[in-house]
Amino acid sequence: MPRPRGFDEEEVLAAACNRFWDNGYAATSLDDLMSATGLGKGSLYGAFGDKHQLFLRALDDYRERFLCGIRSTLLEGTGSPWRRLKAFVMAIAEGASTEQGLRGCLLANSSAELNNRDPEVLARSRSTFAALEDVLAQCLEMARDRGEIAAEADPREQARLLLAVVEGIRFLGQTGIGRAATRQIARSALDAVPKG
Amino acid sequence: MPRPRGFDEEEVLAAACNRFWDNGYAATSLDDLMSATGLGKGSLYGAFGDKHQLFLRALDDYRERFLCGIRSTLLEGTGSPWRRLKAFVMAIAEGASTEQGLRGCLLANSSAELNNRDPEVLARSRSTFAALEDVLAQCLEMARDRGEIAAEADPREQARLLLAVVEGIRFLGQTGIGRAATRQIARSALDAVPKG
DNA sequence: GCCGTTATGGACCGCACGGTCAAGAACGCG
DNA sequence: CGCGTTCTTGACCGTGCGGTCCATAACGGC
Repeated sequence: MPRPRGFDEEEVLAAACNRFWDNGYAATSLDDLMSATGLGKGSLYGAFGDKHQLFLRALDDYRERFLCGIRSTLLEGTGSPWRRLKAFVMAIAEGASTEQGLRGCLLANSSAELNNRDPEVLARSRSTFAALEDVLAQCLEMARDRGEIAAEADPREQARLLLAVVEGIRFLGQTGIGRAATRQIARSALDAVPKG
Repeated sequence: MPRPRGFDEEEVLAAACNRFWDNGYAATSLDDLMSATGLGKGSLYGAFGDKHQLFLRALDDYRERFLCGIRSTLLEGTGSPWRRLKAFVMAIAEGASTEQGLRGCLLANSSAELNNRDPEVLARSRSTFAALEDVLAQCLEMARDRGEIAAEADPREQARLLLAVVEGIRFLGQTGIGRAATRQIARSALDAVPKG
């Protein structure tokens, strides 16, 4: 009966997400979004509402992909929990010091740009990093149960510290710090986790 | 002979700085800046050039105040180097988890918003955090010379790790993490520095 | 007190923004 | 094949943007 959509919603969100990621929220115009997604204004507004709603949808999309990737890496990946955690932190350090690292993280960038004035962005940011903290804590707990880290180590405390380090590395990578430095920070942070 | 300026350049820069800090670069309009500084367009443009140049001036101003405060705290403050460093890191943790903490750091916010497209902002960001790393390393070196931290500890490596932690705390504070968490992260990071 | 010089305020400009809307195209169904 | 429904396209709107400019005001020197 009705005419079906001529586009894939996920693809459009991914394109919009990339655009916001590269340019920031305020600096991304509707024309940018139109050319990035290939859709006309009418379609965009019909499907997503206004610019801000589209942004939040793109943010949610990003958040989901972000957390899914991390969960599968840290909780279901190959190797022992501690091994997975080490690989994760080192991979962050590698990624942060590449050209891609200059983009940073969409959620972090959005927080920095809009935090004070956009409670919806703030809430998404908070819940995402709280979730990341939880995943790190779970992984550390598994590592502790296996004796890979000290029995006295508090997984929650270590998770928070690693969360701060990881976000710090990402940020420093965004400012163009070198790969040697991000690697060393990651290594030092992992060394600082109490072992047996 | 000429008519003198009717305003204090530093005050104007501070006001503009605050405005950019609260709203971000793109979302701060010239009207915002005019009402914040009390100056008309003609005066602003006559004294600083266009919006972008004014922004860079405000950024430089911020950077200078930022680094001066940190240098005086870490290198010339009262108490031993390690004591000063502890107080500094804990103060970051306290500040990050207040209403003020939601504002974050102007340089960090600007980097996140403009990084990919504004090399001048990137350069300022990079040099500022490199300078902060240097100050931390100097302070740690003094602490090591006094035997407050382990002789084997590498001041540069520890400085980088602390830099990442500090920026991570600041970022997490910006996302609204609680004070208990920022305090614990700071404490854990300080505990992780190798002692005697 | 006059004059040269610069600062000032605000009118003004062109543009691009976010958003609306209506006319028509494309599809599934009967 | 034609109908109803929805999607799509693009012209259009008002607004606020960054930036320019000029008439005027305020000052210091003589």
